[in-house]
Amino acid sequence: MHYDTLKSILKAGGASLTQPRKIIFDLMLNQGPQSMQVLVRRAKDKVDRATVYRTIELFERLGIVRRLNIGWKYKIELTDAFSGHHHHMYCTNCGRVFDLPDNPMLETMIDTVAAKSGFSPRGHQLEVYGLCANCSKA
Amino acid sequence: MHYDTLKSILKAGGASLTQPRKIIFDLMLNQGPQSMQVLVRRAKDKVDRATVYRTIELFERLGIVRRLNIGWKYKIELTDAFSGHHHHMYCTNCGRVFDLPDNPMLETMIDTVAAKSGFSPRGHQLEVYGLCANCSKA
DNA sequence: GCTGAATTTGCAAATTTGTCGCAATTTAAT
DNA sequence: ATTAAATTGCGACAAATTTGCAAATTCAGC
Repeated sequence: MHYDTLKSILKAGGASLTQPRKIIFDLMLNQGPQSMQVLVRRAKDKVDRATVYRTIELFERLGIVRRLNIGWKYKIELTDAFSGHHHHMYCTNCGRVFDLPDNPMLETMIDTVAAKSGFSPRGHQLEVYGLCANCSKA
Repeated sequence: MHYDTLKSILKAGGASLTQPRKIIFDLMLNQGPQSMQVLVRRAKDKVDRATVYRTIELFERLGIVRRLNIGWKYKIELTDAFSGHHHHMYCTNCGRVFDLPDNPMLETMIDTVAAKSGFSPRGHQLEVYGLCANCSKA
């Protein structure tokens, strides 16, 4: 079922697929980028606060989630392996987050520019901020 | 002297150039991106923790510094006005931060892609992570 | 399916991070 | 120099994150 990929990543990392980890993974699947605060609140009654933190740390180390900077505090979301590669546009007026339209050429160019000085890029994060279509009108 | 630009920005914002603000500005000039934790520690004995936070908040509001997501926690650095527009490459092995080589075409393309869906971009942040030239060899 | 070793969890306490009110000090403009 | 306004430092807080440890869960091998 839908924990197969998760399970194999955990096993490869020497960790096991536990009840709390399933719950947190599901919370990540069903919601977009979310803050720790929100994730902890959503997991409340099922998973202890400390376990949420420990799990996210583990998930990040194994490349299951990543943290990104949207607005002031960081948020967590599933990595490309689960949600597809994408970037974000953050509306500084209404606070909503949108996906940046796909553009393979842009992706390539980012890695190319980075490689110019001998760096070996393994990934990147891009956040555009400004006004969304709606807020631009007002 | 070298506080001229800083002073005029502060004055334009209705704030004054004080001793603590000079100290913090200098700490930003001499170091690259740094975490609040480190900045607070470096300013210790000269500037109170609360003042560091208040100052960074002011500096951010006036566009003197910005915060960015490198590694785990956010970091602070001087804005483009002081350090020129640039992005970062973060080496996940040694933890060092490098500037991404300038590339005007990349900058343009980012805004263009964002504008595609009606978004009005006003800025962006890009972070590439991977291995630096040095760590690639090992 | 059961069993033991190893991992993981929940709980409570500690630490860290960021904020706030207010009296004392510093700044800037006369 | 003088003074009003802005700013600082100093607790004291509130919120976020981490840690130690005993109890519970997972998993591999029977």
